Amino acid sequence: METLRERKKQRTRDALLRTALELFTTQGYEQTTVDDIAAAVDVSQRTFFRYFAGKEEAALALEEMAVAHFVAAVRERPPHEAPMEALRQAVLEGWDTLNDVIEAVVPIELYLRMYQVIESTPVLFAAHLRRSAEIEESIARVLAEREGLDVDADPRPRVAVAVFGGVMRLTERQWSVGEDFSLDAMRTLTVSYLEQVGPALSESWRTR
Amino acid sequence: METLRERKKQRTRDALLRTALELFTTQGYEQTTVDDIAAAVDVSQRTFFRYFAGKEEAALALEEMAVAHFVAAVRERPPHEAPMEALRQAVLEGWDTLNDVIEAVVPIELYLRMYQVIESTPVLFAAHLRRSAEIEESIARVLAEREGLDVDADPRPRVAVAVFGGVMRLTERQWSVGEDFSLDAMRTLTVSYLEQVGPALSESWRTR
DNA sequence: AGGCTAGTGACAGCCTCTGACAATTGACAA
DNA sequence: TTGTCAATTGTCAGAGGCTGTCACTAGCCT
Repeated sequence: METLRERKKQRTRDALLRTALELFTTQGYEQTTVDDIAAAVDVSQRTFFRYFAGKEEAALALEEMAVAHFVAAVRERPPHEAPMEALRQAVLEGWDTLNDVIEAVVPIELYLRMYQVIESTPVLFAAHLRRSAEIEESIARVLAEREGLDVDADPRPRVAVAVFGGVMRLTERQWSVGEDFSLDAMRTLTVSYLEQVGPALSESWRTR
Repeated sequence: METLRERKKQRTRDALLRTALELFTTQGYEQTTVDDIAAAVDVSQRTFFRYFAGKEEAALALEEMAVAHFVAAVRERPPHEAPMEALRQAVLEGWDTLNDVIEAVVPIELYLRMYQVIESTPVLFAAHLRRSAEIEESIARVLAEREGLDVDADPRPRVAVAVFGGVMRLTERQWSVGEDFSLDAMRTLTVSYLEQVGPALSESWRTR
């Protein structure tokens, strides 16, 4: 943020992002054109594409921050924790501290609303899932490293992350269709779904 | 397939689909325009969009058939099987019988090659994942019904499917980056990843 | 045989995204 | 302060996906 040039650039990007999110969450993603965004910020359409690879990238920018936050949390888990426990703790801690991370850029409320938009907009939801798949691969590597394993030789890191990721995506989805759109509700849901993994995998459900 | 009109329609659709898949698997998805496909079949671009909602739909048409095949297999599992076992058996049986289902439309080889294209083309992969998420929801309902549960009251059906689905997507991905692109390899991978779920969830991996 | 309708082609147009070039503006040294 | 260089932006042009409209043709039905 040294020079004037850099500050101006940052301001343009911020305006673009904030305006985009505002429009997405009010009139919907599909209903908002890039021209709308550019016009609202009073820059050319071309400029928008110089800051964001596409409409999609702007829509997922906050999610990207959250993801980075979680991955960092996983990396910082103490090595003695069992793999699944490390993932669990990282996510729970992530929810607790996400507020500050997001508020540094936009109101947390905008993030939560955007989350809904993502879950309910097919093309965004698809992109979100693809991104999740990428993240899972990198987390599997982190896990493997923690345990001193080779991801390509031992399937357990990837399997563990696949299972965990599956449950996390379920959690996100159920949160988005629920009524309580708070980070706290997200946290609570996370805990309850994770503790259902054991029971769900048990032989028969009838003998609960 | 009664009238001439219906037969002609079917032929146009077949030609469109087959040509599209052929082009996608040879020059790549992004490199193939709808105009290319339409031109190769000698119909107008507009006609392509009358048969497929978009380029994407054509690319995922076979996958859609396979999915329907699997879902049907799950529904036909004997009620006494434990949930996870029913899913496992359905998928394995699915792989065994998929050949005939696909061959009825296009050479199985085209399906396998298209699968690779999907996994390696971001936008297609994303769409594929989104579709998988939809399927998971419907399978969770099947499972709940089998067990006489309410999907919204008992989390276990959705959790079980989320876990299973996570592992299946991992399986697909690893298959697509491997060397053996046969249905048999897919089957083998499925078995080996599924049996890693237990070990991956265990407390510590070091005391294997 | 003639009316009816599904299917198609031909346009026109919107929107996302990219390349190219020129104009503007900030950075920095003389 | 001024001139030069480089970064940023606007403008234009155009490709490609996708949709609406309308007229026309070919199969269908009585």
